[in-house]
Amino acid sequence: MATDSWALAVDEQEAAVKSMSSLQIKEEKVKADTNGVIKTNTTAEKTDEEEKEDRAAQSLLNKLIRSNLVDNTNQVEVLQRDPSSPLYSVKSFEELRLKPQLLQGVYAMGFNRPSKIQENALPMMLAEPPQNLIAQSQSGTGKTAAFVLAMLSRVEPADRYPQCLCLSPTYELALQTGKVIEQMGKFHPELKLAYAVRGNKLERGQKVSEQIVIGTPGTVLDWCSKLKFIDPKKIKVFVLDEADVMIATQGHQDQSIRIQRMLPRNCQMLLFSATFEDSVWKFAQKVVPDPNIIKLKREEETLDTIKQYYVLCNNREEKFQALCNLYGAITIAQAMVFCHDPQNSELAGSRALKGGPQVALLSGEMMVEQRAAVIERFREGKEKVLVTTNVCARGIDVEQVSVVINFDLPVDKDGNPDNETYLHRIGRTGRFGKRGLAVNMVDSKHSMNILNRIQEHFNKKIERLDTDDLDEIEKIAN
DNA sequence: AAAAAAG
Repeated sequence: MATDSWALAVDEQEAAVKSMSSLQIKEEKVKADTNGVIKTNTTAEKTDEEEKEDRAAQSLLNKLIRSNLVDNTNQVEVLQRDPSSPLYSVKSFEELRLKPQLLQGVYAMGFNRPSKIQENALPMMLAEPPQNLIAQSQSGTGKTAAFVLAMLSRVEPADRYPQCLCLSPTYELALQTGKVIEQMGKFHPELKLAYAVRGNKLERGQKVSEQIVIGTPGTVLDWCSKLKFIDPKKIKVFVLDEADVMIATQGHQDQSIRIQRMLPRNCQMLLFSATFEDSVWKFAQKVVPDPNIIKLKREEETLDTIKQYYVLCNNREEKFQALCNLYGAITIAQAMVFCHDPQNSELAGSRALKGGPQVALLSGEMMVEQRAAVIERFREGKEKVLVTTNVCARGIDVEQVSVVINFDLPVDKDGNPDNETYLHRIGRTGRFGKRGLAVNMVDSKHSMNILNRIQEHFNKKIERLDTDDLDEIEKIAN
C-alpha cells in the first residue's frame, strides 16, 4: 500500500470512496462569501479615548471579517494521520459546541461562519484526544483566529496558571496576536493573558497566574527555565505562529525547540504559517509527532492582487533618489519600506524621505516602548510610511497599507534570494481584496540576479517601472 | 542579515 499517494476528491463523498490510501486528502473549491459587512457605530460625540478604542476595534473587526471573504477560490488539502477517523468539516461555529462565552466572543468579533481553513482546522484542533496540526495558508485566511479559538476552548479559566502558550517571532506580532486573544476571550471575565515579551519584567520568585501566555522565544524560554515564572509541564496547547521561522535553523529554532522539549508529552502542538520552505516543512513533520496537515493551495494567487514592479538604479544613491520620487505616490494611502538592516532604514528615512512628518522608523534596535508606540501610530494612520527591516515582514496587519517597497531585496545570510520573506513582505499589502503595489529597487548586477531568481521562483513577471515618470506612478498607486 | 534574552 502506497502511504504517500494522496487520495484526491472534489467533495467528501468522493473522498470516502477513494479511501484506499492510508492517508486522505480532501480538495474542494469554494465560492466567495458575500455577506459579512460591518458598519461602524457613528452616534453621539465621543472622547478621544473612546474614538481610539472604536478605531482599534473596527480595524480588528475588518481584519477578522476578511477571513470570511478572501479565500474564494482556494483549494484545501487535508492530510489526516489517522485514516480511520472521519474527516469533519464544519460550516458553522455552533457545530463546534464551543463554550457559550467563547461563541459570544466569536460573534462579537464579526465572524459569521468559519473561513475555509477554519472549516477543517477547527474540528481537528478541538478533537479529543488532542491532535497536533501543521497548517499552511496565506495571510488573511483566518489562521490567527483559528489557533486563538483552539487555545480559548481548551483553557480552564478557574485554574490560575498558564495552560496555553503561543510563540511569535517578533514583539510587534506578539502584541497584535495578543489583542485578538483578548478580544475573543473577553466574555470570560476570569480569563487573563500574559505577554512574555522584552521589557515585561516580573518580581523574582513570582508565578504567572494568567491562563494564556503569548510571547517571543527568548523571554518565554527564560520564564519557563531560568526564572521559573511558568511551569511548562502544565501547558496543554503550544502554538507556533509563523512556524517556519520559529523552527528554521537561521530563525528561532534553538529557543523554540528548547521550549518544546520542556512541555509534557501530551501537549497539543499547533504550527501555522503562510510559507514552509521544503527543508523546514520536513523538519516540522519531524518535530511534531503524528500531525494532521492542512494546506491551502495556490499561494501564488495572492500575488495576483499585487502588482509587482522593479526600479532600475545604478547605485545606492540612485535608490534614495528613486524612493524620494515615489514619496508622493506612496503617501496616498500607507506604505512600508523594507531595508536590509536598521542602518539602511535610518538612511532611507532621513536621506530619501527627509525624515518627513509622515515617516516613521521601526527596527529591533529600538527600545520596546518606542516600538510599541511607532506601530500604534502607524496603525492609526498618523504615520504614512513605515521604514523598517524584516522585523515587520511577517504578520503585521495594517489595512491601509497599499504599497510595499523593497528598498533592499530580501536575501538570506548567504546572499541568496529569500523567497519566503519576499512573499511575506509583499503580503503586507493587497489584502481584503484590495489592490496592492510592490516596488523592488535594483541597484546592481547582483540584485538584478536576485530579482530574476525571485521571478522564476514565483513564475511571475515583475515589470520595470520608471520613477521619473510620475504620471505612471500616480496611475499605479491609485 | 534580522530577530530574539533578565544574557
